[in-house]
Amino acid sequence: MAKSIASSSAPPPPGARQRILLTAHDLFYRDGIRATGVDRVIAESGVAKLTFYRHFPSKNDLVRAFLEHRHQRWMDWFSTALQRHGGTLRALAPTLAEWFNHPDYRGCAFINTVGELGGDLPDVLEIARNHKAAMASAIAALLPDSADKADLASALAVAVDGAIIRAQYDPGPEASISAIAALERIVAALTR
Amino acid sequence: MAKSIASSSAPPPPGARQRILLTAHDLFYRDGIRATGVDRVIAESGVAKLTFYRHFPSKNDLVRAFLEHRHQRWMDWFSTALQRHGGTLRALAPTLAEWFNHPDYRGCAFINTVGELGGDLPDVLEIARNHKAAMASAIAALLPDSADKADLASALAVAVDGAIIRAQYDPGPEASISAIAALERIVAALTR
DNA sequence: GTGGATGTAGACAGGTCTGTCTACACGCAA
DNA sequence: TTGCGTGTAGACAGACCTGTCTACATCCAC
Repeated sequence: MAKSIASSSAPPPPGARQRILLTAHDLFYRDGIRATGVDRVIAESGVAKLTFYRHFPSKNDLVRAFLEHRHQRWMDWFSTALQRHGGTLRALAPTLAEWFNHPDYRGCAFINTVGELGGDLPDVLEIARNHKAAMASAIAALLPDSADKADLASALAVAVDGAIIRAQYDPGPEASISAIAALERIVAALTR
Repeated sequence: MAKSIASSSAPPPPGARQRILLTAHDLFYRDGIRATGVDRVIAESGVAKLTFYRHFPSKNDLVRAFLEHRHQRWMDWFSTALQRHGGTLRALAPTLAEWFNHPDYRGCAFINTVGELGGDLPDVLEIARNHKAAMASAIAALLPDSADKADLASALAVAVDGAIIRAQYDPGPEASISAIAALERIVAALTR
């Protein structure tokens, strides 16, 4: 009907909120959530304190928004990277190697957050469960149809989580080699 | 020589230090390290503040002692539990199931600590690496001799870490079932 | 009995944390 | 032009954090 007027409710503002969220993402992922104060997020996103608290009434709200944002960002990357590497199960290891070798790699944000806040913020357990279910679905999409496709994808997802952890505590430019080698061995054995 | 005099140096005191360490272990493992203030450790171990700081000049010293204590405690349990379940590779899954189903299960202290402090306290990366190397050795001890025993144990260790994570974010009295099922599937495939 | 190691009780300093509040500015739509 | 949504700048409160310090009590070896 009307030309450009988006009418009454909810015209998503592109400004401050996004800046806060992106800053929080980088800081939370790099330094951890408890180690990152909201003051720091406020300062680095160049926003006023009141503006921050208008968008995120409490730090926990920001944490939830961070995890949601991270979920979309990571799943988008994961899906396209798997396709880029061929879209079959053989794509799994090179895709993860790409991630592990990224200089900012600090493990899985969801695993880290469960470890840090799992006891205090019960929401994160459910958010992490949903994230890992989506990851398992993306892995299942690489598999040919079979009766136990879901179980196989579940076992592969466990192996992937193990590789993520290994690449985190055994880091370095090419130390992810052992994580990838272990993962490839498991993949090969599971699909023989 | 003398009857009961333990002579000059280092008679290990059984008192305050141990009480602090055990209290810290429980709190750090349950609530996380950053969430646990030294004041809390001091209060719950029933010790004076000065006594605490005489044994652990800084919180980081306590963290390192906690990890060392945890390492010995866990490795002792792991080794004996593996033996108790038969001492072969078939013992791996039931041993871990025992752990996952413990009501106080909160994942691997080393993985959690790396996620929480890995960036700030570089020591924990090395400590975690050593711990995981010891875990892999204990797994290797279950395997028959072969040329690639170490690599196989490494792959199994990655699968175990994955199962630890899965049992952590997908908890519950018997929800560790999926973690154990995935692990058993991987073990079976790797040793076929 | 003298001195040192070990212990208790608790005040204190200086920093950081989350969250609230006041005061002001700009753009846009009714 | 009036009012609302959105923004900035920054003071402030109250809690909690790590770490230091004073003052005193025991035990035990020499």
